[in-house]
Order: sequence, then structure tokens, then C-alpha cells
Amino acid sequence: MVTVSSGRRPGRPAGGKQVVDRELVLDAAERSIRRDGPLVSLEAIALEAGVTKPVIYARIGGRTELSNALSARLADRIVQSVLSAIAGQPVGRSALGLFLAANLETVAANRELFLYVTGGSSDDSPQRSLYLASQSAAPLAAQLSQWRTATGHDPAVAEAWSYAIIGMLQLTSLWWLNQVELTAHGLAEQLAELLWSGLRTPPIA
Amino acid sequence: MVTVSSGRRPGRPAGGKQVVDRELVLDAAERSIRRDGPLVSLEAIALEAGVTKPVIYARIGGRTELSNALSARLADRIVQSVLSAIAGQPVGRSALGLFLAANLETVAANRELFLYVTGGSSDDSPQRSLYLASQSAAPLAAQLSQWRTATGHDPAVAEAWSYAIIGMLQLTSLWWLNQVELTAHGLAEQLAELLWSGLRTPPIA
DNA sequence: TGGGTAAACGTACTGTAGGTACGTATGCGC
DNA sequence: GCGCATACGTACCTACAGTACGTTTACCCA
Repeated sequence: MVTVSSGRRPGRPAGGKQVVDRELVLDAAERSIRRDGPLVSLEAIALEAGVTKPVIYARIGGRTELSNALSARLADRIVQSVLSAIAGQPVGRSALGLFLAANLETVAANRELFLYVTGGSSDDSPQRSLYLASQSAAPLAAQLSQWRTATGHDPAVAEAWSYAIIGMLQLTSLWWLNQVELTAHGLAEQLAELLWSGLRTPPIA
Repeated sequence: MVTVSSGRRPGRPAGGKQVVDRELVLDAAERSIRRDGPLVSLEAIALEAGVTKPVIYARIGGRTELSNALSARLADRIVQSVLSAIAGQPVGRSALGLFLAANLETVAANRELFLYVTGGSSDDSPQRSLYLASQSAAPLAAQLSQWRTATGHDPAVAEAWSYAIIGMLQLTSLWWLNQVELTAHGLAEQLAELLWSGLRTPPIA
């Protein structure tokens, strides 16, 4: 009898199917990050998934790719949350507040994952922040561009503006997650005021 | 004869003064980062400084502290550059444009350092982004708060807004540094428009 | 003037984590 | 029932952050 400690065993599994697929690895990575913080090692993640390191590499491909894959997950959650929050709302300050609040709430609900993705150590960290950002920025840019055109303005600013808005959210989230004495709604309102009306709020007259 | 390869030699130096002080180490770190990118090892930095690793630890204290010290340097350069750009200017959209342009130009002039500081690998990356941000955000918040009060508005938003603006700049910088087909001035203008007038630019009527 | 002490620093080590080469166990087709 | 491809674990290499310790030198006091 050669029972292995883990449930997993070497050898080709029956059915021609991998026992632990890519999604299960990502699930395990998320659990590990939630439990141990953004500094988890790949080995710990592998252990959590019930496999060994080379399997992680076969499914995902290194720490950078893992981070990208998790970025995609988080970005998707954010986008979904935002879309369902502003569904049916007319473009306007109210919808903007909902957009921001949904963003903040989703980040808060995925706190450790957000920290992992925006800062966790990797080989090319700067590019990774961009990777997460670009996934949220792309749909936003499309919306902005469309809206600018519809209101008779130049849509050329859409891309820069979308990165600006995402960057604003990313850093305020980080700041907010580290001290908080503000509800997501409260912070969203403050940001909405800035973003909707700009700094040029006229003197009270 | 026991000549050491390097110019440095062990033993207590004459004059009771350290040969390589903290500032020289930071200079060496900057040179290394500029030359080899944000992934330089501490050993490479030590070599560049003409000393060995333990000296780095004695002067600075680990990779996190090194990053913080360099953050402080970069933040200081940005603040100085911004101050001299808007000196004497009245608060307004024009000054805002100058503020943003000065920021972008300084970041571009310290490209690798910026990448190191905002993303370089460390143990607690997320906090480090905040560290850099907080140093730029603090003076900005003070200004904002003062201005809001002067114009009869609630200054409570100042802190959140300053992080929002810094975050906007941080991510747009990162995005801009990675493709650029825009001058610093051009991007600054786009951001100034958003930040000054807000999304609520009225339909053309 | 010489010996003891403290300062400064390099050498050499440890631990950890990312990434990889290789062997081995199993299922499937012929 | 025998090759062959597949899937996986074992064991390793490498790089780097961080540290213990020994050695070299200056300073100071007798």
C-alpha cells in the first residue's frame, strides 16, 4: 500500500480530464490570499489547491500570470457590480455616485485580493497595476467616448479620463481601506462631487 | 601586499566620519535603478555605492525603508517642481494645468525611479504606494482645504480629494509612460479639463 | 610610545521563494 | 498485454533579502 498523504495521486487520471483545473487553482489562490494576506507564496497556494508547484505553472504560468488572472477576476466583479448598480439610470451625477459606490464596495468586499493585485510583489509590478486598470478602464472609456460624442464634445479625452477616474478610485480605495472612518457611500459622494462638478465650484455668490 | 579590489577598505576611517553616508547610498540606489530598472537587487546597489550589503542596512535599513527614502526624494522633487511652476499664479484652471504638467514632467524625468517607487517589489507594496502618495497628498490637501474654506465651501472633502487627484496623476502617469503619443502638456490639459470642470460639461445648447 | 577599546566594514552564511529538470505512476490505444 | 502519451510529485537550482561574526583600523589613555 502506497497511500499518499494528500488525496491527490500521481499518474494519469481517468477520463482524460485534469483533476484540478485552472479555475480551481484560482479559487485556491483567492482563499490563500484572503487567509494569509497578499504575501502568500506559490507553494502555499499549491498546497491549498491540493497540488504541487509545477501544476500551478502548468495551469497558470508563474506569479505574474497568476496576478493577471486574479486581476481579470476582480475587474470582472467590479464591472458586473457597477453595471448592475447603474442599470437603467440616466447619465448624471446620481449615476456617477452609484458607479463610485459600487466600485468601492466591491473593492472592500475583496480587500485582500485588491491589495494583492495592486501591490503584491512580482517581477513587473508597475505593468500589473496597469493590467488591472486597463480592464476596468476599457469599458469605461467606451462609455465616456459615447457620451461625449452624444453631448457634442470631443471624445478624444475618453481614454485619458478613464484612466484618471480608475486611478482616482484605485488610490482612494487604498487610502480608504487603511483607515476608514467613512462609509463607502460617504466617500463615493465626495468623489462624485469632485468628478461631476470639478474643482471650479463657483464661490457662493 | 593585500590590496583590496575596491577602493574601500575595512577598518575605522580617519576623522571619525563614515566614508559613505546615507545620501551617497541613496544616490547610488538612484543610479542603479536608472541603469538597471526597478528590479535591481540591494547587492547591486551596494556595489554601485562601493560598499557591501550590511552597510546598506546600517544606513537605510532594508528594502522597504530604501523605497520609502526614495519615495521621499521623488515626492520632494515633485513638490518643488510644482511649487515653482505655480508660484505667483492665482488659483484657477490655468494654475491647475501648470500643476499637472509639472507633475507629469517630473515623473517623466524620473521615470525608472517612479516605477521603482510605485511598483518595485517589496514586502508591503500597497503601503508603499500610499507612502509616496501621502507625501504629495499632504501639502495638496492643505492647499485644497484652505481654498475651499476661502470660497465658502466645506473643507472636509480636502483629504479625499487630494488622494483622488494624486491617484489620478499616478495612474495616468503610469499609463502615459507606457505608450506616450501625447506631450506632458497635452495630457495635462485633458486632465485639467476633467478636474476643473468635471464630467458635467453642459450639452452644447 | 604602546596597548586596549570602539568603530566601521567585509566575508560568509542562512532562509525563503520562484522557477525547472527529471523520474514515476497511471490510463488509453493497438 | 505492451508501448506511449499524459499527469503529476520529488528534488533541485538560483537569486536575493537579511544577519552573525571576524578583521582591520583609528582613537585614547596610561
